Amino acid sequence: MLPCNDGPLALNRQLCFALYAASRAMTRAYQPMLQDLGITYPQYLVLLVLWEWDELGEEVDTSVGALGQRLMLDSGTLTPLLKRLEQRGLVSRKRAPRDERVTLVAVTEAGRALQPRAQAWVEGQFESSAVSREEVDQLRRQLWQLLEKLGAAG
Amino acid sequence: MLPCNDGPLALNRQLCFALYAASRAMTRAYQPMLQDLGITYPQYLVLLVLWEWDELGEEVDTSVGALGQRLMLDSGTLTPLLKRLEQRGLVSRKRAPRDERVTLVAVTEAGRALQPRAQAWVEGQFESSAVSREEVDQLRRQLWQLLEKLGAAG
DNA sequence: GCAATATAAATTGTGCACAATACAATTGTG
DNA sequence: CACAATTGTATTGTGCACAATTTATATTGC
Repeated sequence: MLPCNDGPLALNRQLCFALYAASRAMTRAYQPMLQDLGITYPQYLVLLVLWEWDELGEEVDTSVGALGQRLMLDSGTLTPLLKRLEQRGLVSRKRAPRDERVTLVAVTEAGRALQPRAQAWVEGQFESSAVSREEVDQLRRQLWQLLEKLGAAG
Repeated sequence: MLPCNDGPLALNRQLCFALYAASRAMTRAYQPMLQDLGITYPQYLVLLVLWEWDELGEEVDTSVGALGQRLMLDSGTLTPLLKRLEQRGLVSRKRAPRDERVTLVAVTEAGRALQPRAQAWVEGQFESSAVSREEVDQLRRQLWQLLEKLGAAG
């Protein structure tokens, strides 16, 4: 047998490490699609939100702050990320006329055009994946429960 | 009701986002302890491995490569991290005499001294946490299953 | 009206992640 | 023994994360 630490600090029994490793492995799994679209993983998450907002018309708060709440990220992360997306022409940024402190964000036509490609890839993954839809749903629900207990969920 | 995208790209139904958010929330939950110890979260994970190796005597491969395999991290992440731990006196780095390409890593006495403090905090969290030990164990097992299916687990 | 306060982004600085590359030490082959 | 291929770290460059600070604008109290 392997001589293995089995105290409370054993790496293999840390939930925190399982989360950390699984999150990075999942990001790696998205690399083929992301490379094809020419974006990074956090940029993809931002686009997921902007694509949702894009379908909801005018009555949505599309500020950097609202984006940060949705993704649990702060402006120090989002501002430079959004500037890079803007430089690539995928996103537009403009000050809100009613409150000049607020920056409003939206997808451009070019950004909108990436959505079907992302959707096709994600659906293809489900078809070919070794993980069942039920497993995915259950795991996701458990993670949201954990997020609520950590006081991080919206 | 909220008008909400419920296509396959809805943010709330992405396992990848749940993982990403939960991983960052977990890291945040560790901040009080980490600040007390004066280290970062990835540095803590490195120390978990080195503490395990420290108890196993001489017959363990303590190279940067072995550390990277254990944590699924590469040398571009570990080398600067280990140099910072070395500067703080928590870790020692030396070339292997038998193969000068290999860097061997170990905790110092100061690094060893942090373990009981970390252990006390982790055990305290289990006592006071809203999450049951069974939930934690089940979630961790599911995450390792996912890691294996993503081809990332050792 | 106007100072005091509060708010929203942006900026700055540190430390990961990871791809790509460089480089030195080792190994395999003839 | 040459010497090409391989291996193990280190280096470089880009892009997050997040704490702390700054700046600009709004709001509130008096």
